[in-house]
Amino acid sequence: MLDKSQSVHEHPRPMSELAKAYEPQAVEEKWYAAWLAADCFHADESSEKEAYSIVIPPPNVTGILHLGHVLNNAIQDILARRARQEGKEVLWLPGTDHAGIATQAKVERELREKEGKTRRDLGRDAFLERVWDFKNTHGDIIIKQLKRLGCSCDWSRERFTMDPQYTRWVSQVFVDLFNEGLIYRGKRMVNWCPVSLTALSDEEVIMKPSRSKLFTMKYELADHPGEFIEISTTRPETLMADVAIAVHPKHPKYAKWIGKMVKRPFPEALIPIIGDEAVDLEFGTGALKITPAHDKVDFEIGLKHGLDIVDTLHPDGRINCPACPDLDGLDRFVARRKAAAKLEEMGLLIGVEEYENNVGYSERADVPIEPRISMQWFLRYPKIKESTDAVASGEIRFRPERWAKTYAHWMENLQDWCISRQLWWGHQIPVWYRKDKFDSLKNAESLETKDAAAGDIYVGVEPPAQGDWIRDEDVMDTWFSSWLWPFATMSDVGENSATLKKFYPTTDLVTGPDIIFFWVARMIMAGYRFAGGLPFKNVYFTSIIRDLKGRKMSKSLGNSPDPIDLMDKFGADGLRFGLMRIAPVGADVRFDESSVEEGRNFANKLYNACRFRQMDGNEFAPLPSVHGLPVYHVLVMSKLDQLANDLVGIYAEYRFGEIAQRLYEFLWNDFCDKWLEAVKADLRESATAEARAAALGTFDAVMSRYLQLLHPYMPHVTEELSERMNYVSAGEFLMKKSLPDKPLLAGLPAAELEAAQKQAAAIYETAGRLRNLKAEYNLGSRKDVRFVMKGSVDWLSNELNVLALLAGSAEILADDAYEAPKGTPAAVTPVGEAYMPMEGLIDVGAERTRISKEIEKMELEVKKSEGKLGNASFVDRAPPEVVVQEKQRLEDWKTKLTQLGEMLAALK
RNA sequence: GCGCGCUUAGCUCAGUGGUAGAGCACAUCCUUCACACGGAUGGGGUCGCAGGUUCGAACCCUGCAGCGCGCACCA
Repeated sequence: MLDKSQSVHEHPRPMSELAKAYEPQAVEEKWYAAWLAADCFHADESSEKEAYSIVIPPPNVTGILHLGHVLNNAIQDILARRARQEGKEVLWLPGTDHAGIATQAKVERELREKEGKTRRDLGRDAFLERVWDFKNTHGDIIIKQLKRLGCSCDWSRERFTMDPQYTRWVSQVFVDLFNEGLIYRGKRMVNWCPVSLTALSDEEVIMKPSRSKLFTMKYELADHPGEFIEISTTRPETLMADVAIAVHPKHPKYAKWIGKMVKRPFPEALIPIIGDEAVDLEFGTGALKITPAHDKVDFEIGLKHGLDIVDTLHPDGRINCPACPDLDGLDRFVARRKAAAKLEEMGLLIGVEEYENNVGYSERADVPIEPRISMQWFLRYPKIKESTDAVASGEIRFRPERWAKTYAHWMENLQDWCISRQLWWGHQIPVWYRKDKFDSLKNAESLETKDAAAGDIYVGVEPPAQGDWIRDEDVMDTWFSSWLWPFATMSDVGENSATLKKFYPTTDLVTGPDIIFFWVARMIMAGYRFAGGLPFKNVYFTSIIRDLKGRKMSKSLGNSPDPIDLMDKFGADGLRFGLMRIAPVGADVRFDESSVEEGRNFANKLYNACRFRQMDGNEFAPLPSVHGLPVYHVLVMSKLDQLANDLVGIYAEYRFGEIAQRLYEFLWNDFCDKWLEAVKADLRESATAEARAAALGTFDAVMSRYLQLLHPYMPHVTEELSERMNYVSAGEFLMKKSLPDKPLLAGLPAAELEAAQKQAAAIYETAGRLRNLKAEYNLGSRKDVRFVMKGSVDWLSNELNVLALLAGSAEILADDAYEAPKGTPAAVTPVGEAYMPMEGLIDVGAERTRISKEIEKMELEVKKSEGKLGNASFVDRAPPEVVVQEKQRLEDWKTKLTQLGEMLAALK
């Protein structure tokens, strides 16, 4: 047995030593290490070059890479690498976010599961030590994953939102805003998470449609026994906190009772009926129980009417009502059923109906939040006008632009931001209370600038130097540190650092539209207030990645593929390219692993094209002149020039998917399918040295530039191939090379260019027609087919060999005197009439028999699928589109048989 | 209720007024000396529906329907 792979002598040229299929893993690791070793990602703040900068949206320090991160960071890497190629000094500043609630919850869970302890068992300091340990052990997982993806961040500038200098910034900003009167403390209705035991901002509450029950009950009038007022509620468990009943002043039945008292059943009390326009006449009974402590609207009504506030819930959501021992201490949802049952026993429950309403859930803990009055710190946003105008005027440009409307709408309806959190992990509020006044200050209705002036409280970055003080226990919302990210990462407080000077404001921000309010809007306001201007010039909002069913990726659904697995399977380049190619501008993307597979296949195609070139060695072949080259070479070079030129415009519009698509099409269609096939004759041993030099020179000229254009999308494989093909000198990196300033065909006269493009395109098209002809007669794979060209264009004779090669044909003759036998298959082509003489190609008789048999089989199939056969059951019937397809194929075969008949007649 | 977006081939999506496209999937052929992670050929779409503008509409306008998202309200 002769194994082909061992018989090297069979090959005219030595086979490349490269493996047949591209294996990305080792290559990617090698190049990432090489880039780091050569400090390729470092941004030089003293550079003369134009600055380009991006700050990374800092992932949660304990987070794990998901596909959203991949898309987001691939785009940033593409922008950064492209900017370097454009000769800019690039800073891509990385870092992580301490993610208050998420991180603390993780550590608390671990503590509970492993040691059965709560954070209070440990105490604040010991607990924080645990969180820091956790951060130090797990914090670099996501950083390593970003490196695996190929991200060209300046790791020497990596930041963490709880770095000492960053923390100083957060405190300083708090102090400044406090002194300005924009930060104050007050007792307000806030969103309370009964699981995380902290207040939340409005943005951290997610409204979910929920199936609830609407209870209708009745309260008896105090001085009209036997007369009742009916009200509807979804929350009977808050009945104990009712302090009034409100009706619309125009209520047909109840309006007359305004001012009278009703009996609250438990704990028994008399509460007034009040009139308020806020009550909807149409809803329920048109009467509303007022529970100021546990409902936002009720709280407002309570304020207006001077009602008491009765709080009957513990912070963890259990009932706090010793006057009702049977409910006291119960969970709010258990108490709900119990309270309803109690009402029923008392004969006060009139009805229960199924009801769908929206319930606010805690974003992190995923439980219904509880509106709760508590003492919190709030911020009145600064620089609202400047920030609104900046986006409206296009000074900060949003892409897609429609998000600007969402932003404007939010900016017009700003509510004060609740910035305090009852957590331990985070930036502690930099406020100290005088110890001797602590108890009164703790419960003071409000605290603001004047209280500091009075010396009762101290607000400062450093702790008070002397005296007895107690520090506020709360920490700040994580986003209160995130909003400083673009400048706090580049400088320390009050310091105009060289990095800040060079790279602020940043050029592009790449993030998801889901954090426009959380982050983007607030960064703009902070930028104007604390860094002297806008924080970035462009914001690119990425797609949200969904599964094929259109669902969001989530851990609980298990529909979120692990990007590391995908990179193991397909390579980081494959993942990046595959994802980029399907991610549309401004719409969600439905992710499917097959797109990553295509990315991997594309890398392989590229690799093999280079492998083919390497059969002729890997010494760089210079292109002596662009004049007088074969037309195919001119066409492929002009296509590359066109591509390079078009990409400039598409990059300017941030249409990343289109860039990937264009890169894909050039390599696969123009370069491999057409040019590389056309050029094979020039690389044979029989070819002239001149032809070979031109082909190799064209290959290297085109491929070296193409690799550069592709590099931002597939950094590893392009760097690898550039080295192997000697497109960069030893020790140089493709990633550091500037884009060429002139097109390949810069010196070629337009007339010569156009003529070559036309001729080459005509040959490719003709080759396609000839292949059609072959395939029609089932000769697609035959190499011994010959063609005759009649009435051909004058330049065709020089191109017949290439045409024959492309058509997979043994020989093509140009013969204007050719008389085709009747029935000879023919086609009209851009270069003349083409004939395919059939003599000797097929045994017409045998072929005819074969086709007849096929037709019989096909007819049977068609009948079966139409359900026309006697024994065909209903289930055998094919769907209509299949029937149509099969009928079409039947017709094709019949046509072929007729043609064969003609041919047979002609040959006799 | 207000606002935004989407609806094109079996699937995922391009397509800004002039002959309907790509990849995948499917069918047939080919393991030919870059690549089967490949090559060749082919089948498949009244462009969500109804009107309007236009010589001409997937594209512009109006209305409707379905799906999705955001905001507000929800006793």
